[in-house]
Amino acid sequence: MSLHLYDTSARAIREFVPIETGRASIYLCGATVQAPPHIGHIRSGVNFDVLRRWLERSGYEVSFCRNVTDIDDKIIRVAAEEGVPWFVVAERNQRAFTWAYQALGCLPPTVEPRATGHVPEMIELMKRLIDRGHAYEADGDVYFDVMSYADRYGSLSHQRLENMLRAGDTESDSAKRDARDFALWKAAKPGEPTWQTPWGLGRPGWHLECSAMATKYLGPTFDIHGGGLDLIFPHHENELAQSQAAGDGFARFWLHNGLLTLGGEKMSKSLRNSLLIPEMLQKVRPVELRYYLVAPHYRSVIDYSDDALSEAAAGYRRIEGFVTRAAEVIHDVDAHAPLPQAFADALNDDLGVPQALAVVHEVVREGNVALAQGNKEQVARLLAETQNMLDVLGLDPRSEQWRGGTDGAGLRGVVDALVAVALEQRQAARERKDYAAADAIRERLASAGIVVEDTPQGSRWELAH
RNA sequence: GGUGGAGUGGCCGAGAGGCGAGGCAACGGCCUGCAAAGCCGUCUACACGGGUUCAAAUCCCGUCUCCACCUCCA
Repeated sequence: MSLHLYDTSARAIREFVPIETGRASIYLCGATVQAPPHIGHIRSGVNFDVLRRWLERSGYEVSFCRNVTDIDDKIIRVAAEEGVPWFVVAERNQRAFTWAYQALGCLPPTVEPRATGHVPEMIELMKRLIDRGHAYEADGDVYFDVMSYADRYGSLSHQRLENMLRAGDTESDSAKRDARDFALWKAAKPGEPTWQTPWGLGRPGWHLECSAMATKYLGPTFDIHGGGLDLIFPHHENELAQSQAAGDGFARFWLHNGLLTLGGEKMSKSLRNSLLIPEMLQKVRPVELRYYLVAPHYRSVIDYSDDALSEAAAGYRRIEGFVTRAAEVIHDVDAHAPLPQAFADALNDDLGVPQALAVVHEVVREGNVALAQGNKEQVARLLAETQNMLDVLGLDPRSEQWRGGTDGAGLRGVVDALVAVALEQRQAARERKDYAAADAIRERLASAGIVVEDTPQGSRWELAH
């Protein structure tokens, strides 16, 4: 089975056929950097990271463009409230997003363009739209003329024009020809940042930047456009309208991830019910948070709960435990060993991560049996399969990302030597059946965060999580 | 009012006409000096009411509840 993906535009699962054989281009709506990221933002990043990794594992050369929208009404407002320039707010939050993506193991995008760096491209796009009669200037604003595109506007969100309300992107509709027209460009207001255009000073509206940047970095037509479900309308609808009205083919697949809710309510910056990444990482390790976000299907809702997060962490530790113990026996892992067919089939079916993880767990169980039987060949094969599957999901505990820093690696040798001394004493106690002494040593180590496990091959230790 | 999505065992979470997904927790067993980890087993569920069918969690009709979007949103 080849890769099939659910396309919002078609409302169906379609076979993924790239524009160019062996290459795939993805544009992901990243952050509007008006606040630090919550776990809903990062879920989106992590879901599309899995798509990207799966495409790469499937042999595609992937161009992955994830934008930063660094100018909008809220950024300007927050900056005004704090009495700092707009870019101070944008930079600060962009750094928070970058840190969070990195902390959760998202591969860096091929390119991460910022809106304010692409004003010339936006001007060019607006000129094309005006020339074609799909946009007009009014009092320094530039609007998209929805009625000039009435037959196709609404095709992504499957809404009819007559059911749409007025666009809320300006206080007054007076300058607009139609209340549903949306702003491509906003005329300068006192105290706001501005850029020069043929229509005077102003700043970008929301939507325009994504069309300008997507086509600049991926071409007029590209393979996949992604983002959260809540972006379908108006953001993606408007991107699609302005790009296609300008003559570009734009995205061939539209993918949307489900939202993350808290107590059944959508998590959003405006509702102030956001769970920020640093506080999540007080509860579980980053890789465990990633597992929690990756495990349900990307299109389903995740209703956050602390209990579900802990359960997910426990599930991940089971997998991790096998990989760790197996790696103590097997030193060379074939990174190109084939993946189980059921795993590949699951991911090819619209990224069926839940079924793919069921395969991982089955292989882990087999691996644990092989480990108990001391069947090294079998362990080697199953370890390779497990790590390769986990790599696709960005969850391989032995990857550079999750193995821990080099400082830790250096210290680990020292700790290992020290723990070995204690374990030798404990073993001596056990041999003379002085179990009180043996247990005292084990408890002493446990209180230092070191968990001791006895195996047929002798005692081993791990840091407690 | 319009457009979508959802309701599955104690919990999380897949599936989408027949063959018990998987995980977490719990309980029983094996292993262990005792643990831990692991393995084996137990727990046979699909919001409600009808219908179609040899067979329905899955299809059809109706109902209830919840969520998202309909120009701030990932």
